[in-house]
Formats: sequence, C-alpha cells, structure tokens
Amino acid sequence: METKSPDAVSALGALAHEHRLAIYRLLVQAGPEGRAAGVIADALGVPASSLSFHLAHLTRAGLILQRRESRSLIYSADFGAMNALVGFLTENCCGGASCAPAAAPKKRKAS
Amino acid sequence: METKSPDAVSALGALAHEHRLAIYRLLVQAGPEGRAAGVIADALGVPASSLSFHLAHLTRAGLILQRRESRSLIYSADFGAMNALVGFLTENCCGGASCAPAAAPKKRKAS
DNA sequence: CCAATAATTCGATGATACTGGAAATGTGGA
DNA sequence: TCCACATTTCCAGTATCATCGAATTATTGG
Repeated sequence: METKSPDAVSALGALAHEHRLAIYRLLVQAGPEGRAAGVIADALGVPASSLSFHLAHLTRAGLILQRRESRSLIYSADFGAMNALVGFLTENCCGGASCAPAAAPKKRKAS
Repeated sequence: METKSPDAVSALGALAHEHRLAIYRLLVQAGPEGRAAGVIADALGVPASSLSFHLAHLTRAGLILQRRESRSLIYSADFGAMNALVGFLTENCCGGASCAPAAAPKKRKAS
C-alpha cells in the first residue's frame, strides 16, 4: 500500500477520462460483486470495442480487477488501489493532514 | 467546494503527468509562498517553454494559482482544489467512508 | 462438432498532447 | 530610453491516445 509516483501517474491518467471515470464509479457502486463488460457497455452506451480499450487501461493501472465467470468477464473495483491513491495525494499533495494551508512543512520522504 | 465530474477529469488529467505531478508536489512543499517559474524550471531541469506549458495546464485545471511579483511569476498550490479532488474521489470512488469494501452502498447524489 | 454468445484484438483514422528553440511580451533598473 | 531579465507565446515536429467496425478468440449448450 505504498503508491509511488509512477504508479500514481498511471492511476491518475487512467481516471482522467470521462468514460473511464464513469466506468470506475459504476464499479465502485457495484461493489465486490462487479459487473460484466456487456452490462457496463450497456449502462454507459459505449461501443464494446471502445469499452474494452478503457477496461484494459484501468486494469493496467491496477484500479480494477478482472475475473471470468462462464462466458462473461466480470470487472470490479480494486478498493485498495483507490485507497492507496487517495493516500498518496493526501501525503504528497496536501500538507499531510487534510490539505491544510501547510505553512509549516514537515519532512516527508518525497518521491 | 463541490467538485463535479468534468472538473475532476481535468484535475486528474492535469496531475497525470510526471512533470506536472512533480511541479505540483514542489509547490505543495513550498506552501502559500509559492515559487517563481524560473526556480521551478531550475529545480526540475525542464526547459522554460515546456514548463510554461505545464504550468498553464495546471492553472487551467484550477490546481495552482499565479501571481506576479516584480519580474517573476510566482506559482502556488491551491490547497482547496486538492481538498475538493480528494473529497470527490473519496465520495464517488470509494464506499463513501475510507474505501471500505463497500458491500452496502448507500444512496449517493451521483454525478 | 456447430452455432450462439461474450469480449477482445486488430487496424485505420482523426484528434490531442508534449517538446523545445526562437521570437514576442512585460518589468524594472541605470 | 535602452538593456537585461523572467516568462510566455508561437510554431513545427513527433508521439500518444481515442474511436469503432470487422475479424478473432473463449466458452457453453445442443
């Protein structure tokens, strides 16, 4: 649970897209049970091949998990990854606490 | 302090780049005082024109602020924006609390 | 084995993003 | 006013990303 800069960049990049953010939010709402690719495509109105591209992107970034269930591929949110990302942002991009003005920076093992 | 999806996408996109993330972190460490563009360029070893491009990107996304101080343009982190982003991620991309497995999703004013 | 279903991979196209040198802009001192 | 400094804007050139139909790869039922 030690998100490093490169990981953070790819996680941020993965979420920095309208469709992918929507996919991720849908999967978060779905919980550990997840949703089949087809269901997601249907819910968001994205063509299957485009969706597949985005799912792969999110998977590469480690934000979602894939498992097969008979004919369907089920995707689910990896909550640990998001936790790590939020932790990274809070630690490295805020004062450390909760984004206080941070006038008094403490030593922090950067990068 | 109500980050909406489009804002989140642009904020995430702004941070989803090695140089820009480095810039942002540097400015967070610098605190409200901020740093001049030249100082940042020097610290990160990025050519002035490239840096300017990234600073503009971060500024457009609302993550950093610009002010002039004599000949220098001083950039500083906008802590409120980061706070809002973290809030958005926590609310919309986690169970709501702190990324609990979220087996029991509560009603959440999505989007 | 064959047909049907579920998704991915391929491939071509168009759009955006990144980079960095050179020129332009703003600012202050002599 | 003139020059030096601090940055940005302009402009190519290159690279990467996004889209989506068609072809391909799994998986299951008959």
